[in-house]
Amino acid sequence: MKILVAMSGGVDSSVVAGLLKEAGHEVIGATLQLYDHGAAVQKKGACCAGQDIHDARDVADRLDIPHYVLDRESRFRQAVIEDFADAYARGETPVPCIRCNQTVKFHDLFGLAKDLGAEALATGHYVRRVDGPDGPELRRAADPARDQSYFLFATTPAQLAFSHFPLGDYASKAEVRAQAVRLGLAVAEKPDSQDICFVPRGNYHDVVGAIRPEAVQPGTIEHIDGRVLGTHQGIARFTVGQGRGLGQASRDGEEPLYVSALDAPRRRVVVGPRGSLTVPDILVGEVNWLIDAPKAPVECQVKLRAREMPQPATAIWDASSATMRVLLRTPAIAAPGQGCVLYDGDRVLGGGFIRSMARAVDSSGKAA
RNA sequence: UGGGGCGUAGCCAAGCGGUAAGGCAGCGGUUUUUGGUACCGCCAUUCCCAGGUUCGAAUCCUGGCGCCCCAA
Repeated sequence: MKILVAMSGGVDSSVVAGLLKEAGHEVIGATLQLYDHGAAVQKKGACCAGQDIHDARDVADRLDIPHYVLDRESRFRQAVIEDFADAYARGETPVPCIRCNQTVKFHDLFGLAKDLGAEALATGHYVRRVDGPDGPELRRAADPARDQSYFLFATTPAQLAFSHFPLGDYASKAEVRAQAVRLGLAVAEKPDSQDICFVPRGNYHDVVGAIRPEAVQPGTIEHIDGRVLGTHQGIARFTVGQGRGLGQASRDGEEPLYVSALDAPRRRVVVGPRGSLTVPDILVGEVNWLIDAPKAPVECQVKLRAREMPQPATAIWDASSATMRVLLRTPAIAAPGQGCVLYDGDRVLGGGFIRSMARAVDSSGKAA
């Protein structure tokens, strides 16, 4: 089979290319150049720029497969980086990795795969595709610690049907690294990628500020009862549920305070006690279904953030507004902008992005 | 300028003659392809200042300085 492999220059996708080549497939490698190939070269654990592109090319040479590098800096900047800044400016907390998968990695590489006449696209993501009675299913990885299904909920059914995820069945990253060693790949010991790939040294505020200055302008920190408790250096530094970074406003007497809401127009950070933050239901937009769009409420488990156990919930899809309401069995903290992914056991049913709900901001009587 | 109380880290604060608790903030790290949460670590050679007593002083004494309260 002729397969296009998305090669980031890291261990995982390199192993994927190696395994498929070894299995006798006609493998073609492709690497996206996504951002600042000058400044980012030095950053450890990045991907898709500078050294990583060279690493990908070295692996391709080692495996003796064709390798393409696509310049997608402009598109990545528009679809991922600017979206990232825009979200913060709206008072949301974006998930750039989902946007990148959604808009650049899958979308653009699919186009290339089709152009090259490939029959499939393979990536190094830790998820499984299982072909069930109703077609391809997206499932959690065998290794729960590395499962990346949360970041792939926006994969369309058509994309899923065209995709292969050879690493989804591996029990651990160690086994993948062992394969890299066995295949003689120089990237076997390369550190895992982490943090936001396009942000140098973790200062994402600077990236946001360069695009949306208002998101890093000072504002007030107010208690949900209306008291002004302090000031902050930009709403982009905060996420609903956050407790750090509030300085002296981090507690009210003995009671710790957390961010309850971000009021972008007024640049207010609204805080309240932990118990006041949880909500019984959430509104979710930009929904992608990996099952037939349900006409009746769906009993499922949901993840409101990447690193948490799925929680029991009921999802109610409203086709007319293209949104769904998710009723949580146990109230939880939901940060607007984050993904809400629906599971049935290991299977991903679909998901969307958490929308802001009328809540603490309005109870103060000031934002109405 | 009568009486009373208090000055310990950015903030709150223990300590009461034996060699500076704790909490918060802050900083660093772990976890992790986002943010946040959680967890771990670091954070006063010095106690408002100057003398004195003592083997030994944040602790006792004297004098300053600075706050607060009561009296009105």
